[in-house]
Amino acid sequence: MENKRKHSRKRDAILDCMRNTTCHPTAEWVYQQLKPIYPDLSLGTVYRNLAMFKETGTIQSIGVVGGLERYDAQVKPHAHFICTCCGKVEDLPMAAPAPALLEDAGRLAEATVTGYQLQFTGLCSGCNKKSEPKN
Amino acid sequence: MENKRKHSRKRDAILDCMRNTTCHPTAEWVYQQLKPIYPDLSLGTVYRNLAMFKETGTIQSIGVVGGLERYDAQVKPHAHFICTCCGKVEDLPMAAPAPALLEDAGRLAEATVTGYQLQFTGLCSGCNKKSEPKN
DNA sequence: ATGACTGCAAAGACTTTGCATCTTT
DNA sequence: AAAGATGCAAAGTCTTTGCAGTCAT
Repeated sequence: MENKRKHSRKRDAILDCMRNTTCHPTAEWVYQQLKPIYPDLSLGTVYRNLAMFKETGTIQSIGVVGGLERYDAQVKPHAHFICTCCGKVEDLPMAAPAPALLEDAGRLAEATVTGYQLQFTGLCSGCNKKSEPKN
Repeated sequence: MENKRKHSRKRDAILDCMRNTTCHPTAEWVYQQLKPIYPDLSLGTVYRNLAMFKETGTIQSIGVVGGLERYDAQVKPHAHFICTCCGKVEDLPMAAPAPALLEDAGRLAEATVTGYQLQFTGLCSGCNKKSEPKN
């Protein structure tokens, strides 16, 4: 008693869209991608489905960048780099903090730690180029 | 030519307020704390000053939790624990990622990495108690 | 006096929701 | 047919901003 109904053409398209990009999209971005294909798609539907996928752990949110929530279909642990200039988000295939770290954190916080996020911030190569030349 | 004027009673009070708490406040929280003391304080002023302190590096933002931006007057590197249930944020005096990690991240992202954030999520002790008993 | 800071309220920006309608099973 | 998903637009939240008045030097 748990698989009521989980598919609809649009819902599937939204998940596909998420899984076929590495840009850590916003709801609006997903909407813009699919709008040409599903002209009657509604932004509300995108929000609703992303929220639902997040809820079920199918995707994750990597936080709010510049006022926009960014989602990621890659839910295995990995770090992110976020450009503070243009907002670009990239995956960093770095070693994950050892499980021991989670335990340490849990002990320190006297809490049950279930996840973590490691993100680096700075200027991406593109923004670097734009800002460095003293033209 | 840079120190126009940087003090006002309210601005100082906002910074003091930030420095005298460990709760990683929201703008609203700071506002509520100071309102009794400065009855004519405006929420806009709190937002404006927090934004300015963040800009100058006097405080930092630790991200948006449950829709509210959380600030931290502690700007030295440290990790955070965030309760996904009640939104509580705690400092974790954990070893910071070695500087080498920043370099690795920079190399991986082909970027200039200037900072990082490490945060753990889970249930705090309070929320744990509430949810575990099967009453 | 003068430039900076603030209060107030309106405006913005992103996200959520209610309800009637359309889909999927 | 029944349960669920969607479109649309209105409502909600949090945050930012314009402007006239106030404050600190």
